Amino acid sequence: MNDAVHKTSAEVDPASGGRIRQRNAALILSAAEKVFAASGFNGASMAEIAAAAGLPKANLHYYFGTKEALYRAVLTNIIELWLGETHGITPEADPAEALGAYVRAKMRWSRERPDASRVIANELIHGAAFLTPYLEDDLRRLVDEKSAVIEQWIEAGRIAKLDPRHLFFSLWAMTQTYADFDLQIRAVLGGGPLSDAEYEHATEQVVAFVLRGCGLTPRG
Amino acid sequence: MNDAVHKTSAEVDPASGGRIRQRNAALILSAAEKVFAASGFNGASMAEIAAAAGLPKANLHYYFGTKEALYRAVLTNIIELWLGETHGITPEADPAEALGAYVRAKMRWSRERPDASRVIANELIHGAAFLTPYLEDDLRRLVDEKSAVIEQWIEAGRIAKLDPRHLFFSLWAMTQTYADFDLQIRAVLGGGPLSDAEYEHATEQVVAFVLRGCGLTPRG
DNA sequence: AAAAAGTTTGACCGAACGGTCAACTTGTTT
DNA sequence: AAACAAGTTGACCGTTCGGTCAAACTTTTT
Repeated sequence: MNDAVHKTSAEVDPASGGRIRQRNAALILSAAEKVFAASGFNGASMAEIAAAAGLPKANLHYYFGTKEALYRAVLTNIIELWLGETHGITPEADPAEALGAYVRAKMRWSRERPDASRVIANELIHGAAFLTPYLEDDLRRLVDEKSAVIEQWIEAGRIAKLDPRHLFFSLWAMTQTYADFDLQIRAVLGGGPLSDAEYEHATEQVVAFVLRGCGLTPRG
Repeated sequence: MNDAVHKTSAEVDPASGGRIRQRNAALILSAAEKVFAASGFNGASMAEIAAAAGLPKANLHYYFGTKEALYRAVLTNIIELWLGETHGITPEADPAEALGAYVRAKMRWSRERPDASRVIANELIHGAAFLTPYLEDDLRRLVDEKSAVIEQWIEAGRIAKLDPRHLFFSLWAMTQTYADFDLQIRAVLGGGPLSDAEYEHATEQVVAFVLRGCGLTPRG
């Protein structure tokens, strides 16, 4: 009952509060992202997350209330990153440069935050109950905007004639596959985690493929 | 104890047995694929699968023993389809025709068996504990073979210079995204399930993008 | 330094789950 | 039609899980 005061403040703004609260909330969020990515929402247990965070289970409930609230907090943290990185796609920009930078940024994201990508992927495969508002509002608006830019490029003959929306689907798929289906890639390439050089090679392959697919050349 | 006779026969060869066994096993497998795709291994409950199959829960255990065994049976059923469709990629074939056919086949698979694709995707995102042998043996061997073919094409100047393995990663990602991340695509395109015409359009977009990306033209 | 607010923790609870079982019915064989 | 195998089913069991709580402890405020 009297605990409601704490819980409410945590739910409204998880980043607020004193040093201790902020530090522990971050600790829990980080552990939760890892465990949710590895096991999915249902497969992950609060006890497992607590162990990963090095805290007793009751502590997680103190900060986040319920498992679902913790999951939403993890997703909210990720979504901002997920929608970003399209700022280079403008009517004035050079198509090859802008698309190349976008692909590289996406590949970097898959490299540096694979767990974040996996959480999103998992959520999309299953109902995406919580993600739907973001998909239908923010993401759709973003794609509408950037598609208009690409259509201008097409009309100006600066890029091959294609459906911009399906181009985005392909770009997301090609880049995020290096995070989501990492295991498949490792198995085919024959072994452990990709080295920096291997990942750089992968990035350049995707960039080159995309630019050619858009009727562009890396140089010029 | 005496039930072990039934279970053993079911585990060794789920497709064997009398009419009733075959019919019910197929019913359960179909329901299980749907539920596993929608909820993942951990999220799916035997009771839910039983309800979807229209059978009492104990019945599933009679045919498949454990939840894990049922899951393995579902995966085994899918893997054969998943590895197929590369037969058109041969040294003598026309690259544009062969790759176009492969992409179209993959797109068709995403359209007709989205649940199967989602089960695989889910398994890959999480540890793929059960899939790993197939990845490291069958899939790797298949990719090695087909990569050699594509390298021949490259040396003969019939296709752009690229790393065949990463080409396959991109092809799988681009096509399976229409099954796995269907929700994202629907949200961006603004609404319900894709019509046949819309899906055909998507297929042609992907085919054109891939062929251009490989330095090929749809005609000639 | 006392009071208040914030934080920690082990023990506990009800619900849901995978799995078992024995009694029963249906199908098959001879 | 008798005997046996195959299939069905509701009730039940132990475990695990998300969540609660009260009591203790620590930090901040005054």
